[in-house]
Amino acid sequence: MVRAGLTPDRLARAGAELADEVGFDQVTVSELARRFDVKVASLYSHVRSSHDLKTRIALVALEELADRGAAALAGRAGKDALTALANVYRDYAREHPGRYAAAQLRLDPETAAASAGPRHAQMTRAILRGYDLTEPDQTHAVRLLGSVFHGYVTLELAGGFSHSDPDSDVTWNRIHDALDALLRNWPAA
Amino acid sequence: MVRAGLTPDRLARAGAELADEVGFDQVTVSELARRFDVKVASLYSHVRSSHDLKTRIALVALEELADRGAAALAGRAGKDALTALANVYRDYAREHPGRYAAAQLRLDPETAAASAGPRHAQMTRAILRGYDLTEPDQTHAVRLLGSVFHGYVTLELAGGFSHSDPDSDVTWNRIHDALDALLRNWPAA
DNA sequence: GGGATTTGCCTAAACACATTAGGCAATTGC
DNA sequence: GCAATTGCCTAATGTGTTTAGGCAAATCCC
Repeated sequence: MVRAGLTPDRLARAGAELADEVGFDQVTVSELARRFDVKVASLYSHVRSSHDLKTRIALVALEELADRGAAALAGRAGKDALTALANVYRDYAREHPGRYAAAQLRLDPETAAASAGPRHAQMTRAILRGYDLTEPDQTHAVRLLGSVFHGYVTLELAGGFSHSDPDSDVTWNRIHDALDALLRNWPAA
Repeated sequence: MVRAGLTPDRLARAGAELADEVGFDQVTVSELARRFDVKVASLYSHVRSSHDLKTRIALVALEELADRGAAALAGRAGKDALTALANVYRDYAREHPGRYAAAQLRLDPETAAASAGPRHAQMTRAILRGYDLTEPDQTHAVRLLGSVFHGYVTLELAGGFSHSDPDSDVTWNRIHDALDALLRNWPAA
């Protein structure tokens, strides 16, 4: 009997593929087993449960996203950095909708702390170095940017902006303009 | 044999309750049947499928949200209206997390068009009457506000802002200030 | 190189949810 | 009150999750 060479990591990556193809919540231990041409029970030596599998997929997605973000931010500042990071999220979500959905999975606190999640917050904070904000406004701005990026990408992916003028690409660029203007003229408390 | 008096509408409302209690994706035809003390198969005379049930729950949530929004906007304008509508989404999501999640369900185009979804876009647009924006900037702003509201509420509900200073309530208010300032000084293209 | 140990995938089985077909009793229409 | 309809039921099938226990392949070790 030839062994399939399963590992938690390979399963997570194959699961990420599967998520992009069929949607994150259609990801199933059974379907993954089929893809590896292996019986379902075999996967349970490598992942603890269906939920464990999904968590691992989420961690893969969070890390890929953070890596892309870091690469995009390198050598950029100000509005340039803002646009670059925003596009990382949007492009990733369009290329990998299943993975992007996975990245939204609610992780338990310890797992979240050990994930690439905190890197995301750091990257957003890094953008703000190009603007003149001090605490607590910096944190408010981090949360605002996170909300806009995530909210826009989610709504767009859900089809909210399709088939209606103006084109979503135009809005996206104008939102960058708007956020840049806002950060340069952040209102006093 | 006493009849339970099932109707699609009662099932949708009970499903919404269930969603708030156990989470939208734990909503199951079987659990609903249990709650009505009825056999599972019986529900299939009233809803076509599990997905049909979830769609109905989503429609209930969208409508409740739109009703609350309309009530909140009545008699308000400008920043007052902005804050009021924003709080409707946030409060609803906190009171009814399962319903709020349901409202994000991707509906097929015809169902979406017949839902309360379009009312939401209209309400956001109504807010902008208090500001001096013309098309296409008005649409850009509608999309931005939708993204911020949805994004913030989602991230907050996922626990993103908890246990870290400053308090999420403070950020929320400062974001209203920021959006108001932005809309009053919308950058030219 | 070959025996002992570990590891990896398997069979088998229990349980939950979704869904359909067909039946009988309660309700409704007249 | 009888016929037609409606509402819930039993029964059965298919799919997914998960655990227990088994056998063979890989690895370790002398």
